[in-house]
Amino acid sequence: MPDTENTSLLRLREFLPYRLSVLSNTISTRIAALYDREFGLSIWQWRVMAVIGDRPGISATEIGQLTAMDKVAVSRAIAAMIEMGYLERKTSETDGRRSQLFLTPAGREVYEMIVPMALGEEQELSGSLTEEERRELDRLMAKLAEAASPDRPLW
Amino acid sequence: MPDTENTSLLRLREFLPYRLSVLSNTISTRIAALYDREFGLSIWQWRVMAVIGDRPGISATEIGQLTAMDKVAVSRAIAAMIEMGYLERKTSETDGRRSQLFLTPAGREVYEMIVPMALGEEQELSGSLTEEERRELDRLMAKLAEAASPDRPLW
DNA sequence: AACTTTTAGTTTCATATGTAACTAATTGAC
DNA sequence: GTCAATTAGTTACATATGAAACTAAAAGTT
Repeated sequence: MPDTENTSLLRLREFLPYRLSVLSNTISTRIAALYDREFGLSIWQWRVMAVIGDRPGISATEIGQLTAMDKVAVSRAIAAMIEMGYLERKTSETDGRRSQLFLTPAGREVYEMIVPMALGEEQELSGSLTEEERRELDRLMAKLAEAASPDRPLW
Repeated sequence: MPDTENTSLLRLREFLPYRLSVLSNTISTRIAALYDREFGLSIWQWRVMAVIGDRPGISATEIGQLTAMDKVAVSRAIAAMIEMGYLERKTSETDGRRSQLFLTPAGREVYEMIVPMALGEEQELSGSLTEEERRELDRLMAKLAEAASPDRPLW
């Protein structure tokens, strides 16, 4: 007769969604503290900045698609960074609903500083893995992402 | 001269903390919707229930340690589930500050129903991996967890 | 051209969450 | 034993987040 007794706590510890969530939160919290302390940016703001830095003129909706953020979160992140003087918004000439977003010089300055920090953080993290392990992890995560939402176009 | 131009969006896509976060959120959101729909439980409540189901008489603080939840979150989850009639609290006889938590019959009923659903969800997810991939993923995640917080005793 | 539908983005509101302050009980120092 | 320091847990407050309603522009229909 199998023991049903001990099934579940074992499971919670081994439960993949739980493990992923704890791991991800641990990492995010740590990074969030860093960005906040150094630049007064939230993770969401940083993500938005990262995308705009790479694709000047991108619209809010596109940012949402690229960053898996919902449009309200994108809108708020943009508003805050405009307020901070890091972003500039122009209305698209071909579509009056659409805005085009750009880093201001101040914004680009932050961007240039934050990118290497982010890479450093990541390095510290995945530095614990070999090149091959890192590749394997990427592959496994891609599989999970696929299984979790077969529909959503990931990137 | 290396191009600094395209460094960052590439990075955001490949950025491990970002990928982890998106993956974890995708999965959590999906599961949260399921538990909420079926039982009116949040993820936090379910986690607490899972631990109490396995370790009747456990205290709130211990739950926090086991589930990586902070004490306020634990406290709220407990309060809500007592309200729902799923939990019962007794004050420890040896330590008046400490509470001991138990599932009520109604709570155990839910617990018995939710465990297989959780396992099913997980199965659907990690069913996309081979046994070996699953083990490898566990191993890599443990390494990352270690790198992310060398200090925290994980379990 | 008028009018319904869709899309981009913002605002509002209700809820969730985290931090800090608090209460009550216990432990430790003397 | 008395009083400060610690610990378990809750409450209060301020902020973050998400869903839905809303505004404005565009696109599609007739």
